[in-house]
Amino acid sequence: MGTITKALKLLNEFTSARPEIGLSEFKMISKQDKATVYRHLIELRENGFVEQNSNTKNYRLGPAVLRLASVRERTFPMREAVSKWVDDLSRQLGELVHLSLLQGDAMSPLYCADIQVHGTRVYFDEAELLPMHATSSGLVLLAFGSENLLQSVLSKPLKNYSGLTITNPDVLQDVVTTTRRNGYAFCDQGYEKEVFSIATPIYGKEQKIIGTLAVAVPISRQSEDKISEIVDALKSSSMQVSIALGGAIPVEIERIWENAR
Amino acid sequence: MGTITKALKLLNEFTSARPEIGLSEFKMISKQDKATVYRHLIELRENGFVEQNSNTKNYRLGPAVLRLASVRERTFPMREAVSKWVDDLSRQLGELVHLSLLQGDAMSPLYCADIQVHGTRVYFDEAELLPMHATSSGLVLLAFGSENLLQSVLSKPLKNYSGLTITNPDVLQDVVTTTRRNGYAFCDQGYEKEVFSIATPIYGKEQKIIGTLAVAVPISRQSEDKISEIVDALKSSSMQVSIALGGAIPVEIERIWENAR
DNA sequence: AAAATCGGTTCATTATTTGAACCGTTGTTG
DNA sequence: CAACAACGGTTCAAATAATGAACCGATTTT
Repeated sequence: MGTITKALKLLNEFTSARPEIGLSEFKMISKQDKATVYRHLIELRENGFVEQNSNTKNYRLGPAVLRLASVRERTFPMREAVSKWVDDLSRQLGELVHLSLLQGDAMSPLYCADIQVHGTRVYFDEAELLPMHATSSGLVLLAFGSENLLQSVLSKPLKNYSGLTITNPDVLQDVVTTTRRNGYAFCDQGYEKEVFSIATPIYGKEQKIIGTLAVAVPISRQSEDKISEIVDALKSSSMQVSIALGGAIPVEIERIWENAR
Repeated sequence: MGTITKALKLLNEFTSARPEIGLSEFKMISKQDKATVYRHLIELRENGFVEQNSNTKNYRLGPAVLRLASVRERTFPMREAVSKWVDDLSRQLGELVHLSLLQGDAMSPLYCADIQVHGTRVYFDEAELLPMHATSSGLVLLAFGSENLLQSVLSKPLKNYSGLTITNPDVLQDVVTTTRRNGYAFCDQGYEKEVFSIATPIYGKEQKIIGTLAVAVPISRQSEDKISEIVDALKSSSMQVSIALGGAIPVEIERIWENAR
């Protein structure tokens, strides 16, 4: 892992749940030497990517990221482009829908919509990195992404989030195989208790998977009919979104989806 | 300059005017070896900070910056905090107002407001890095920022943007001295022709300058009265904004401002 | 008051970054 | 159409920059 990657991974530790991180905490999280982490943070600070809380000396994300995001979205408005589809799907199903992107070996939500029509509601943090082995979106990426990614996830310990998370690599491998056969993934309370999720892949140019479209429902509303309604809607939407982003669902997957009907 | 800084500086090259950059172009801009630039870009790409246009192989900012900006603004909503003040000031003066932040040795707009009440209008790109020697905001930062920053700018060649830009270091030094005496800076068509701008400092915690508040007007609307109206409004607003951000205008500057009345 | 923890610093050792030269492809030009 | 230039990308020895154990002073905990 290069120096640059190590520094950028530090930035990835920030989430809305943990927006400020101290030096020692960073050392723990990143499993690197304190001096190394410190110097990386200093360099990030000098470039405005992090700044320090002057009272606590903790680090938080800096204003530089705001400008970059502004340029990105202004010149390549992917978030805006997908928002329409995600909003529509959420309205149609009456459930939380999110579109997440593969970023290296992590997965990051790009856009999330939730039409509040039911009493219970799934909590979803748009600014949190999602685990690969514990979400339906992650399973889709593992199933249809690169072999490297899958091996990398299988080789590391699988963190237990909910008590029902898949932590056995062999089981995970089986689930990935099932996902390949289905053309979509589901995940029963793997990340958060009481939440069931279903996901389909989004493809960009050159037959490469770039992200996933997913629906999350409280298990109280889960039923055979509901699931098949969601799966059908996801298939159709992920085809349209892929096309909108300049890609297309590979024919193999389209064929699987058609046969399932 | 460390490896991390070199890589981050690459990201800073992206603006809405130049959202995609090829390898050779990057080599030119960054004045580094092609192999070095290439490897840095690869590492940035692997972390989602840039992505490649699959047709042209050019690089553009990646989706990772979107998530980071989302975390930053969600947990530390500075942009939102200042927007109110900037909007008000723009409405009051009927001119373009922007608040920009110092990021290392660069200056980046954080928020910009323009109430379109006049026929002519100043063009302003919120996603562009601004030059220090050619804008009133930059002059303020040079005058009230660190000595290092000033020396660093004075030591490099001063790019001529408009034909009327200050390019002589001695002249720049004089203007900085004047700015220190006034407590605010003005700049006559230094960056863009036909645009006159005035700026005051914004201070954060610990008496440190963190940015500037500036008004830009077409020279056609420039007049003695207008300028003094703007200067008064800027002084008052930058005091309020500094306080809103947890800082305060240093007493020396307050005194200068009061004496000018 | 002793011990632990915090952010930050130092310097010899080490490992990663570096850049000149090179490769294959694409598009341009005499 | 052959020669050339410009592009993105790759290689490997040489050199520089990253590294981490130990240390520092200041707080906080015990």
